[in-house]
Amino acid sequence: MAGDITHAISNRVFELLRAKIVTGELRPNEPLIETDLAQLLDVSRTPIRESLQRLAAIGLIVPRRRGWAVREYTPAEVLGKFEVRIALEGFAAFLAAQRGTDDQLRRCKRIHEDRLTVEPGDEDRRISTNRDFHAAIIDAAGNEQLKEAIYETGRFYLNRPVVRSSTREEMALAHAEHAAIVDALLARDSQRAEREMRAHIRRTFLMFQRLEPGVHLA
Amino acid sequence: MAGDITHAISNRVFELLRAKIVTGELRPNEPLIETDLAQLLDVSRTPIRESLQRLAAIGLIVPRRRGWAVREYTPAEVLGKFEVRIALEGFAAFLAAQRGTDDQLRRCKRIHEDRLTVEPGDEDRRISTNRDFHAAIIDAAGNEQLKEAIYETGRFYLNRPVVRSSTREEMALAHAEHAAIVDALLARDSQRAEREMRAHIRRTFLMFQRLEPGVHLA
DNA sequence: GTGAACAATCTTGTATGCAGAAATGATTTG
DNA sequence: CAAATCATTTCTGCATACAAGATTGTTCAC
Repeated sequence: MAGDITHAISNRVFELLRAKIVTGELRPNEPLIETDLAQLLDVSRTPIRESLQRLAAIGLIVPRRRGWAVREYTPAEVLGKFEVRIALEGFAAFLAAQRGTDDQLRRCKRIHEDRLTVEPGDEDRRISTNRDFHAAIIDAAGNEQLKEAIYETGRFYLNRPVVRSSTREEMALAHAEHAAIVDALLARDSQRAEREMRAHIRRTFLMFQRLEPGVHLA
Repeated sequence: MAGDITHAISNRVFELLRAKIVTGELRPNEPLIETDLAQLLDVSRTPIRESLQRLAAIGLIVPRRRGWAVREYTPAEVLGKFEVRIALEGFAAFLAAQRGTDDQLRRCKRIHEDRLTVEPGDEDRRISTNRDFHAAIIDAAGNEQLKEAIYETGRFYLNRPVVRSSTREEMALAHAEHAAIVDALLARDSQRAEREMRAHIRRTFLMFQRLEPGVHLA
């Protein structure tokens, strides 16, 4: 969905509705009444309906017998989404180790080292450098479709859980895992890079999800 | 996008347009004129516009400065899409070996063995048993989100290339690869199952794609 | 008081109207 | 004859209209 040039109102509506869903302002199973939404956002039903189509396409709403409702995700389904991300981003690490340029991999390392200097309290930089690190690896994978697919999984969960501030221990753990990934990348060990990336994502997920018993990540 | 209950016309329009794109009837870069499409399918612009949103969401059309155009995929981009599928379906094999039930894995084996009896000329059964085999593994992975994601990649390319009839040698090769996957699954060797599945998909892709030099699958 | 039949009200699905931006093409000027 | 300017046409983006089906509420029979 890159390069949206037109659809000014429609895009704004889409993002607003998406935000209201992932933040929980529109609750799961809540029926979405077009006229209400139109009034709420002060537009006509047309851009509302177009946005609903897009929200359905990314799985945030589901069709009801009549109209749409916010999709309820069970913990198992959230886990499922995360496993998709594990598959995709792990493979990105695999590809990056295999065919990323030396420059690209050195850039991953540089971002990682830069991140080591972030103060524990500086949440903004902690988050942004983490995003940059993952983005650098995905870039190094050199597959735009894969990048889009990963980005798409992000649209689902990114804003969903509260972004908790992280402890010093948690940061040290993340640093160690990032270091392991960087090491594997520079060694061009694609399998190890994939393994480390999977473990890293799995752990960060487990950090802030309380799973039902019996549901486990691979 | 399961369980579409309403949107009767809209859904029909979506499928018709999708078919016209993947079959090439609507050519890449061809501008999509809403009024023309509406006239062609004998509906108003409204369901056309809603379908265009959905087509954009699955990557078949892209926004232009004005309106939409059929997205042109370069060979490298098609390759990119396939790599996404490799990542997802490989991971499905991984999960299947790890947590599929014995019943589910035996079913994979049974479908595989059943497929061995297919006559070389029987294209319908060759295709359907292959689909069943892959579906059985994806089912055994026990992740509905992953299944949906794999299915989604299919919406893009399935109808695209001509489904070539396959030689006796090609079938023997596919059988051998399927056997290797089944073997790894029953041995509960998840890493090997993933590796074999990746190799299998990679090879089937290479079979009917002529790649530009310099572009290689991982 | 409970349940069925029916009426009134919502809400959607589709069609159409309208203003403005973009593309097209004609006309003028150097 | 080429390029630029301006008028015309086309097409989109958003708003609104309308009918059919779904939902809700009410009345009436038992």
